[in-house]
Amino acid sequence: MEESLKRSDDTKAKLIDAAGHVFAQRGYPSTTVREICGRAGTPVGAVNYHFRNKQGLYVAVLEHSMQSAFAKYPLQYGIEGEATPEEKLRAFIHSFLLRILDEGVPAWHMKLVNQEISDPAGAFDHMMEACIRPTYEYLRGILCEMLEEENVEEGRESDLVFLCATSIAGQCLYHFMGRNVIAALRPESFNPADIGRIAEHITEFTLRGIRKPGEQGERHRKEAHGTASAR
Amino acid sequence: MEESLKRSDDTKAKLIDAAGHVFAQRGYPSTTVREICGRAGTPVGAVNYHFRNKQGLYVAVLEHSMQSAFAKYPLQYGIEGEATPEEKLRAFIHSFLLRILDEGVPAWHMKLVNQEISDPAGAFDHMMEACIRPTYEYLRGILCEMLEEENVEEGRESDLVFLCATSIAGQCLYHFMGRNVIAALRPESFNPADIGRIAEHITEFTLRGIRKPGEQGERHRKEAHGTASAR
DNA sequence: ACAAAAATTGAACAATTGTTCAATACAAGC
DNA sequence: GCTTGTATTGAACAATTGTTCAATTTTTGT
Repeated sequence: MEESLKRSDDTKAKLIDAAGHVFAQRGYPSTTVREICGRAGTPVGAVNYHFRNKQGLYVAVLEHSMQSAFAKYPLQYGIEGEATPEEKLRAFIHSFLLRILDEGVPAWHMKLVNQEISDPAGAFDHMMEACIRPTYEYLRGILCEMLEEENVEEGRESDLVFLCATSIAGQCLYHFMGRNVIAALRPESFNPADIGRIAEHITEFTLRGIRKPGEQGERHRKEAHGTASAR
Repeated sequence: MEESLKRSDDTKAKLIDAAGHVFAQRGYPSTTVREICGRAGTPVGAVNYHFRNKQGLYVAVLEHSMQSAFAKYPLQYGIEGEATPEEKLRAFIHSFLLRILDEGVPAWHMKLVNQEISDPAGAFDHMMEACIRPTYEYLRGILCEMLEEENVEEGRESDLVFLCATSIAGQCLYHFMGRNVIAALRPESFNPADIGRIAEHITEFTLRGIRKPGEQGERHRKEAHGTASAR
């Protein structure tokens, strides 16, 4: 019983691993179950036997990807005990980039998630609840704290908080989504080893970019540049 | 002669329009030439006759998309005569968002370009040279001016300029690439009518985020991080 | 008006797809 | 060791794909 179960799970694992590579490389529609099975060394029927069909395997792969990426880089990665909102934001951005750019964690884990974001193939809703919404809620908490908004508990954050969250997510994700463009514009930089530098830039850029509603009016129009930001 | 040419071009235009809709909706691999031809009211052989094959039609569609989008919103959209770098940046961000989010210009135009960015299907290099690199060069010019870098003419901008450019592009593009996520997190906002507000946020966020190298030291930490700038 | 040439069409084709299910291998009970 | 029940396999299948090319229509030259 233990033997058979182990064998079955082993085949499943091999399929998920092989499928992850192929799905991430070719995208869902261009991936054939034959290529997956060839790579995994299983018969073609195995996919339909273990996962009902191609779609079922895809959902299982995505589930595994999310769990795996968040197991290695949890939301609070780099935070221990108390921390200021600024420190939390710095850690959030760094771990976010690691999650999507680190080649150490099987490279396809977050590749698939991002693929599903820009071009859903059947697992979008599940991914939303299991992975994206919790991440957003965590970031929202940090931003509400920084902007001194009180409605952290309720889901009624201001437009400003939401727009800042998209600014942060956009800056990070572009280093993944636009990786082909970045590589074409600047072939020499950046390799995965530069994640720290990228995180540093985005953090500084963002910390300056965020501004509390009443803090300071428009300053970029006609007046002089010299205005140093208070606080 | 005029008649035949006109007829041929008319069929080509119908095919490009139909193909644009379908390619943008389903992606390249999932699109069938039969669906395109059905939509365009042409026989199945027409694609191979007029464009050699499916791939040829795809390239033609992308070419048409880029020309069309930049014809409606040119790089200098919103700028007349002299303008400060800040005003240029504001206009750049606004027109960039319009180009990718405006539903007025056939919605699939930039959808395809972004699809090709995150998942190339054979026209990446051409798109890079015809559309993305010029856009980047224009933005680079603005940023070099703001950051008072002198090497505007040469292609040797600093890492800071490049990272700021990716921060801007990322913030803008996420409103397109992550549109499904944004719609799921906040079903009530934002509709295309809000492009102005989004542009305003990104501009202000970015103007604060950009900082001249010597302008002001790190202010959010006790110390600067180890590697400031290698290479 | 007629013939020659070029443009256009769509039925047929070979290749590939996801899925099935009878045949096989394997384990458990006695 | 044999029988029964379950797990696994892979050849066969129907559906769909992009592409072809002989047949047909349309245009051109005289």
